[in-house]
Amino acid sequence: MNELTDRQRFILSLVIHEYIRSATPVGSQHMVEQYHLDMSSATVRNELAELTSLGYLRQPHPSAGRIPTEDGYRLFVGNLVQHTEIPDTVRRTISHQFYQMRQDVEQWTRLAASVLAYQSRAASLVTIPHFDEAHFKHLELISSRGRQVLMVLVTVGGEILQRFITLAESVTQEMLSSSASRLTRLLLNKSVTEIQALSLDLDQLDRDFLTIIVDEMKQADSLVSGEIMVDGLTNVLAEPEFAGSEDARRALRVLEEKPLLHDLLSETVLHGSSVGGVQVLIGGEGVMDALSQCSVVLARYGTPGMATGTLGVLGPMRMPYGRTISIVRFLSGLLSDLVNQNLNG
Amino acid sequence: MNELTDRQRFILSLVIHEYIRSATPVGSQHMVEQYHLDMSSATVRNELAELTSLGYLRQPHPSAGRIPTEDGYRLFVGNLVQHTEIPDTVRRTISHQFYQMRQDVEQWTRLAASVLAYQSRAASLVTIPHFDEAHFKHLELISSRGRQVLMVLVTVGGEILQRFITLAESVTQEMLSSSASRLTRLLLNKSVTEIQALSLDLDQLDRDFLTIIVDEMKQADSLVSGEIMVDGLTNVLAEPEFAGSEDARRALRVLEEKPLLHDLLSETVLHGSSVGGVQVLIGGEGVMDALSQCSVVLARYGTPGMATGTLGVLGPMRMPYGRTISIVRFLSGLLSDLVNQNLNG
DNA sequence: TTTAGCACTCTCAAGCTTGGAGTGCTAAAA
DNA sequence: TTTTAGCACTCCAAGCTTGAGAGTGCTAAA
Repeated sequence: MNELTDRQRFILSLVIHEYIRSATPVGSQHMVEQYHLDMSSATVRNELAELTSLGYLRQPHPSAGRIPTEDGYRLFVGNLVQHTEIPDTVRRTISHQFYQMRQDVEQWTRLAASVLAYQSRAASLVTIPHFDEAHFKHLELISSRGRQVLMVLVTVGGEILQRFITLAESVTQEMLSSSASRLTRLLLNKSVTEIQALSLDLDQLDRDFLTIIVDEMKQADSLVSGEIMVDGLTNVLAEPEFAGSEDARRALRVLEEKPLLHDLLSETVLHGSSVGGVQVLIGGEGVMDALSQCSVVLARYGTPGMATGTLGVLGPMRMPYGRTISIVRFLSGLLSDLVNQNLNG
Repeated sequence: MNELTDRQRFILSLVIHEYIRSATPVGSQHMVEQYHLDMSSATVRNELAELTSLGYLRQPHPSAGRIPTEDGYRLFVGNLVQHTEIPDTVRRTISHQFYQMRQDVEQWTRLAASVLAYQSRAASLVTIPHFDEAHFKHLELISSRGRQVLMVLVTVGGEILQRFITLAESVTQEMLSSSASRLTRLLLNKSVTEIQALSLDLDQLDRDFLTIIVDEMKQADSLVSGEIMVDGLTNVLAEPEFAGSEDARRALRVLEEKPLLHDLLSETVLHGSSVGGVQVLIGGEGVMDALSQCSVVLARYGTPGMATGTLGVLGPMRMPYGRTISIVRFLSGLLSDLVNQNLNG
């Protein structure tokens, strides 16, 4: 790809830019007029022919204009895409929404999904941030109804885990409270492995709770543990290339079905190319059939080693990458700040 | 509508049945063959003409077959639709899934949405059950990180409300615990109005918490308080009449946007016709434009006066009503049982 | 009241025509 | 050597025509 001349790069990025704008194949003459190029359409044609033979462009049919190939998009995203600055007013408006919201991690991820969907006019997804390794801080056991108990577990980072438990027999709130404070004292600041290494002398009830605590913390430690917020699904349907196509349905199913979504997140980490911390997966990269017409822009947020999460956008391959990447990066930074202030040190 | 002869009703229901099956306008001759009718196509034609003039059927164009009007569907759903029994094996499979799941209300609603979407092959929605009037039972205040506190409030029914609070200044876990147990003692078994009527002598911190408790309980008392689980959105896109139409997008947006969803729930209560506890809203009933091509089948679950919720299905007007109504009713019963066993008395 | 027969209407799909867009090639110009 | 003008060629998209098929309404007879 380094054999490309500057002019070829320039023309390639113009084609992609114009195609993203118009959603129709772009021809040589059209480009010269639209962008007031200092060369004739014949020259452009020669360059287009070259770019086509290099595999960056293709023609839907012999007498049509050019449209980018996946390789074309990839080169564009990797080298040619120019930054789109998000206006300060927009940045401030968005920040405002987050900071004036009550400090609840779930609410934040929900808001992030909503903002991301609106700003990118595509479907968005945001995972709840979580810790790589949870350290126990505090336990509460709250009697709910009959033999049901709500277990609330707070980690050192301030992450809240909770689960309902149904006991074999009914237990008073007093017993629960004393069990909770006993366990809290024993487990303070310990990770799952440390807890499992302990040999404790506990009664049956406490031991049952301990088992559940370990299970819950293990689950929290797994890579993608919590819920994934999804928003803006209908945005994807608005794109002309998806009007009434099977492709749109297949793509949206990926966002609806948890297992598929997990696949997506791990695939992206593996195959996506990275642009300043933002991963871009174009056309499923040959591994996810369902996304053959789509691109995914993802970023992680938070602090590695501490609480982290993933957020991103799924849209058509013909996507305004500059803008989308900027927005994803901005929101990733914003969420990082929020999470660091509130969960991490 | 009582002027209809039995034969007209019969033919109308056949037309609707066949149209739901085939998604194409149904003609007289086709019907005679398909259903081995004991009359000629000419006779059927006469009846079809009559039903058309009565407004139950219409022709997309002069020489096409008939398709049902909204009124036709309405009559069908009100009187003519025959029950579809859900096979015992299916019932058992579904029950199983619920009973072997850990007893968490949120998980149940999620599962219900998923099952409903799968069984009805349409989009589903399920609200989290909640109480008409919450009565205070227990409070925990858990220090999370810095000045952040997690408030967990349990109601008499066992419903869990929680919220993050950021205090003006940092407070120890001991102080939080003592404040929580003090407030728990004072507020036990009281509703919002009763709490507001109390005149208590509290210090600043306790008073702050009380304000938040009242706020949280008020919010829980509002009609549709919690989250609404939605599933199966892509099912709607599979329907032929929605292939690539704007209608599908508009309908799905209703499920994506909370305010619209709330409108939908209240509209249905007002305008829908009821079939044995199951409400059916056909074609938006002239009030919700976005749903002009859709029908909604809804039911409430739980026990009125205690914990209740709503669940239902959104699909094309051309929907297998018998089957859908049965499934909605079945799941409504199942969830009612679960909720009553676990939240109500 | 039902049925057979018939003329009529309309859609849908297929095939055709036409205009336009866009290309590749060639030969001349820079 | 690179760029440009000119031209022949290809192909699509839209519009039109046509014929088959489906379905109707009407009328008159059973």
